[in-house]
Amino acid sequence: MPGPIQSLSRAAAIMRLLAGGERRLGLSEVATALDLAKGTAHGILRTLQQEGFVEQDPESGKYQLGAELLRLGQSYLDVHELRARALVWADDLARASGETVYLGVLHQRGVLIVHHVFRPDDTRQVLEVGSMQPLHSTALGKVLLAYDPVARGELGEGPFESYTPRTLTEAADVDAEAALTRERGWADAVEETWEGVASIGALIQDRRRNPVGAVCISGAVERVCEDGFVKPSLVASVRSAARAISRDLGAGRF
Amino acid sequence: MPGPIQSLSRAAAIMRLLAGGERRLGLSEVATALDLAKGTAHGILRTLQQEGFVEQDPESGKYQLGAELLRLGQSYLDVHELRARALVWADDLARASGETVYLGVLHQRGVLIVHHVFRPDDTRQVLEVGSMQPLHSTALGKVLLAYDPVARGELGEGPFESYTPRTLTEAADVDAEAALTRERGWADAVEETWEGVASIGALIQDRRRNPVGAVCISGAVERVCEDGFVKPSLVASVRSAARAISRDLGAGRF
DNA sequence: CACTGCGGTCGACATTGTCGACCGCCTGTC
DNA sequence: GACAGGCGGTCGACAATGTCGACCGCAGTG
Repeated sequence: MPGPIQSLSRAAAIMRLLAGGERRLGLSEVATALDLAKGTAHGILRTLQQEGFVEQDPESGKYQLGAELLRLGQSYLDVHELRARALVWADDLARASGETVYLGVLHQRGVLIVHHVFRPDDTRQVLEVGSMQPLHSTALGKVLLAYDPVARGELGEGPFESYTPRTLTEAADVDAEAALTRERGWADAVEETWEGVASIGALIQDRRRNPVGAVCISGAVERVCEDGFVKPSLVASVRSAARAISRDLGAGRF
Repeated sequence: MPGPIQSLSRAAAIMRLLAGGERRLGLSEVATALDLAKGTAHGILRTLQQEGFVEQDPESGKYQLGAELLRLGQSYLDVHELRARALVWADDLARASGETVYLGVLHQRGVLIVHHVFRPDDTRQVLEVGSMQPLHSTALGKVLLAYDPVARGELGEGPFESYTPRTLTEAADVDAEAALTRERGWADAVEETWEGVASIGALIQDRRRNPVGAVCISGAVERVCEDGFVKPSLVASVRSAARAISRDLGAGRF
């Protein structure tokens, strides 16, 4: 198997670097961070700029991600079959549960949100499509870990990052949680990534029964939980939506 | 000035091809469409796949855009200064006008929507962030054409595409409309791109008075227009929002 | 069974991408 | 004001790579 094309891999690394914390970087910073010669980094940045994937601030000379990524990202969503088939079911789930609904797929070492239905109320909400969630501490992530061996491989060994006092950080605990998820067919995450937030997620499969994603509801602990546990009626709603989406993707009757 | 890096330009062309009409293409289709050798196309696709920019359906062998584009597209939005500063003003404009609000920037030969506030009602709406609008027939596009010479250059010579009977298709008419926009400081588009839809847009400038984008409201003709013209109160609201956003970007008092 | 076209691999080699050396400009320091 | 340092950027030699024609196995069709 031949290796990757070096300049493409380097370009991808530059774009990922620009997507990271600092977000605007100079030529020399990019070259140093990726251990490239300045002429090399410049050649790649110049071409990425010509193609719209990178922009350069004319005043500071700093580089940042470009608009073509947004456009192609939207095109990715347009053609995403799972998302297309889930749209209506996700709306229904938001209405039935009164909570925010997320649709996520495994991407690199986390869960990529590909669809987001706002909670049907008047509160201000921020669209999460395109953002990543951790695998070990979210309902979506736990579902993918339970059913997708690739996800488990991506997670690696612990200890994992602790976001709240309730986050599971040991691999053994995360694996036990995955076994529980498989046993009962759904996952929950109560204040494990964000304080005050609880979620319930379930698996989506394609017509070959391969895991292709997960759907979840997410909301305030006070609404999602009762007597210390997530509400069974919400669990039922999430699982029902997951089954409906799976059927639309061609998975047979369960 | 040296040319672009060939393999990067080719990779960009492949991704744009996959973003086009058909959206899922086989190796040979990609090679033929871009006049590349199959080995060349395969090498590029293999690397794009490894980096997450392209995915291959294991059953059909077809290639499509990958999830990393969505993630980087979202990162582009996160760092987009114009959008960050416009968020609150856009929300205010949606509330004040009762209509959908779009924020757009010039990108290649059109307007890229970088922010979208839903009309504050219960109707089902589709998020347009990441989509492109034409330059010659939308309020956002007309504003950019009026103030941004780069936009005018990207538009080229007519005749332009006619979307409705009211679309301006001759370059002279579009230029006259741009002059009118400069004269009165705002643009409108009444059923020029979509039947039954009217929009009002105004320019956003940065601290050096460079045009950096435009904001508009968009809604049903029956609500946006009165006696055959767009409502003056809505024009005032859009212009006010545009000035506020420009000030936040450092443009001085007008 | 033969044919066609698919995705994919391989290796020779021509072309390109790489990178060290150098440039002008800007900023900070003395 | 002079100087040093570091910036973005260019240039051209050349080593390394990306290109592509030839070929492969497989699946679908007649």
